[in-house]
Amino acid sequence: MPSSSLDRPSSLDRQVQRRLRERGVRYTTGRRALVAALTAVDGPRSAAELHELLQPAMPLSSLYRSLSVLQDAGVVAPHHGAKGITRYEMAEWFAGHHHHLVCVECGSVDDVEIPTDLEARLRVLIDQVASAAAFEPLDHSLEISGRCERCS
Amino acid sequence: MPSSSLDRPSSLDRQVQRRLRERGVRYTTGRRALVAALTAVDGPRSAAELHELLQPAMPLSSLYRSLSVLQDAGVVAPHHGAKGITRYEMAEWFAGHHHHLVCVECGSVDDVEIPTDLEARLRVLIDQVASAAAFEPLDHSLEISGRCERCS
DNA sequence: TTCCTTGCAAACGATTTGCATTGGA
DNA sequence: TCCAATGCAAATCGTTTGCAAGGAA
Repeated sequence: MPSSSLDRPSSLDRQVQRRLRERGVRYTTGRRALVAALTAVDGPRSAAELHELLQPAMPLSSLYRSLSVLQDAGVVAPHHGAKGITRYEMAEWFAGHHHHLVCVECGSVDDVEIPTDLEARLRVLIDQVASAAAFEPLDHSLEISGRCERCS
Repeated sequence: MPSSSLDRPSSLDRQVQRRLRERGVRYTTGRRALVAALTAVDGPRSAAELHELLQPAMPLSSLYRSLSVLQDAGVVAPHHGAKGITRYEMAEWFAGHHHHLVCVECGSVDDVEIPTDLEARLRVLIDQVASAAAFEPLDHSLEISGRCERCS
């Protein structure tokens, strides 16, 4: 099996721990497992998906509570998808800036990065349209919807 | 009051009617009111928001059912937002291709259009990243999150 | 007459919360 | 020891559905 953040404190773990400590909350075994699971996958995952991914199992209520804490601390970020399902992924300061491929069939979401030159253009453009609308931009995400490899 | 599609059949109404007829469903008074309401606003609206917008009031169950019919017919399109709330807007063949400004405070969503030259670049880029991921792109949307004018 | 549509109430499913217990610093 | 975290069950809330009544073609 691959070594996980459960083995010994990684740089990521120390960063997360610091962020949680600042907010007076603990970085418990369950939360470590959650962060490890989200770090190991390539796109956002729902509470239900994480539930059956985690070993040993964590009750859904604890899972939701931990996700909420991690989100407040800026460790994970939510993605809102079809059927009212929220999926979570590591925040961009850890996962890097990326965009999403959303499958219209199965609802799966994968990460993609786009070339820096277009990313730069995008940022310039966003500042322009946002200021025209008196909107203060904080983040952006390009959602590409379509059919994923498995569903086509 | 402004003249609405309830007065006499507009070009939009005829288009919608044709699409619904093709599917063997009726373009009823309630559905007309729904389309009129969605046409009159500048961004996606949730079932609850439409519920209190519509006069006379339509039960939420009928509202959801009509939205479902209109969505299947490609007349309206869903947008999935925070708190698991789905908002609906006129499909792009009517509203035109656009992107979204999503407020992280109040959850409101506004439409924006971006210059055609960047839109063209975006399309080229999307085809590139999608084919690299064996993904068949059908649509895309740039989500700009931040603080809207009222919340800043 | 034949289906589609509507309204109401009940059902559903994802997420949240109250409360008593457990556990880490 | 003290306060946060956990587990369970019950509650919430957006959304869906069963069923009987109403309406358009």
